[in-house]
Amino acid sequence: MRIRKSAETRKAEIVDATLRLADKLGPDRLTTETIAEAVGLSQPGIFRHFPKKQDLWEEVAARVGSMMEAGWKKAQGGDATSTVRIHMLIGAQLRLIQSTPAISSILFSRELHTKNKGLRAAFFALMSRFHKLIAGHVAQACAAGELRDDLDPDDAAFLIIGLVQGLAVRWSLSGRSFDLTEEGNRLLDLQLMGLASGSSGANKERSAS
Amino acid sequence: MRIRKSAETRKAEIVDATLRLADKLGPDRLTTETIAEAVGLSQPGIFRHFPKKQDLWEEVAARVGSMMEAGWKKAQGGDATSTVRIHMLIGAQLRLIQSTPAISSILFSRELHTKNKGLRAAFFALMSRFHKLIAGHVAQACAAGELRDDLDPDDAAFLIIGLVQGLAVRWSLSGRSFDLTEEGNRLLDLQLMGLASGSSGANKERSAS
DNA sequence: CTAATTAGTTATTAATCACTAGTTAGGGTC
DNA sequence: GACCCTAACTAGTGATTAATAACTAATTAG
Repeated sequence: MRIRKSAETRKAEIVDATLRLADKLGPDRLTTETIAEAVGLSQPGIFRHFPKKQDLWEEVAARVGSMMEAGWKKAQGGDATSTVRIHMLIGAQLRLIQSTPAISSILFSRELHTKNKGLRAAFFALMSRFHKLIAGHVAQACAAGELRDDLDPDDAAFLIIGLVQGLAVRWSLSGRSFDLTEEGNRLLDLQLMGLASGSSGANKERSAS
Repeated sequence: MRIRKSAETRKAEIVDATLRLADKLGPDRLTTETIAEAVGLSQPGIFRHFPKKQDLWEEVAARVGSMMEAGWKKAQGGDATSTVRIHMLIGAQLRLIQSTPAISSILFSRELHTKNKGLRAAFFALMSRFHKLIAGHVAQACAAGELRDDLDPDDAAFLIIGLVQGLAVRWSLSGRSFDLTEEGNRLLDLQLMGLASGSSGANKERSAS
């Protein structure tokens, strides 16, 4: 009846459940009761593993961070051109958002960020790391002649990341009415074409839908 | 002692205060008590004007809508090229976000949207209208030869709006540590350059910072 | 086998919040 | 100046919710 597990696995279960549920009601509306129910625990049981609810959010942030970094790492394996690498990185990011939409909710939740200042800082650091990654590949792509060489890698990376965030916002607001990665690939093609050396970029023409 | 105002002006005051405060704690954490305090009213006084708190949020959404549309209208007056119009529209949007950051908070708040489905729909409609506006100007710019003519106006507009949203996210996450409109202008220049007809767009060169 | 450890329980609490009931008073109209 | 409408107040309620206290039982160590 009383199912007992190691603190480690239970903690993981709680974080998982949180990440699964945070999207439905909004992360800040997610109660310890709801989480406990999902995990199969009494409400105070949560507090054995996370003395303050805030501790839970910190763990969630850490989990999100490692999920992202795992995706980035995998997207960078093997050999490929820099622009293909960028494609893979953005693809990984979009797949992650699609499979775990709570990430966007948490990333955007002012409620959470104001209560837990560390959370905002953690996510900012995470996004900065992603930005550096993209910017690095942009710089390489410039050097390799895949992208225009008068490009500011930081700014170009901001545009590319903006594409993801704009997409995430629209996806959420639309009620998830389209396929994120599909839409993302199309827009990224367009974006990279624009960032490619002007004249040669124009030959890869697309028909207007 | 007891200050008495017309319901109309009081309603406006309450909406104003809400819009001013929603950003600090997160819109969903903003209590009627806090709003009342800011307006100089007792807490139940709010409910004379907005029987349900949800009514207040609907009014706030309407206000945000009219603020945006007012900005868009003003940005479209006079005669200017289509790309300049886009610049003005984005500029207006960024200034609005900078002067009323609660707008982003409300726009992104999953907490609010799940409780009040109409709010999400309203904001989606608003953003769709903005998108149509931008896409229209993109189409004109294509026809006028200011932008590449094989461009899909919808997709191009998505990239341009993504720039704004990415910027808003980064601005929020960074703790508002940079100037939104300044950064926005620079990135928009880069974005439009990329969308301009490839070869001729390259002559407007920028030095890498 | 016993003792210590620790994951889990039930019961409760203090705080917070949206919202209601009943009353008071300000300001225009006659 | 009496009258009325309604914006405001004081007082309170029920529902939620994070967190605590006190106890219980499963697992592990010696």
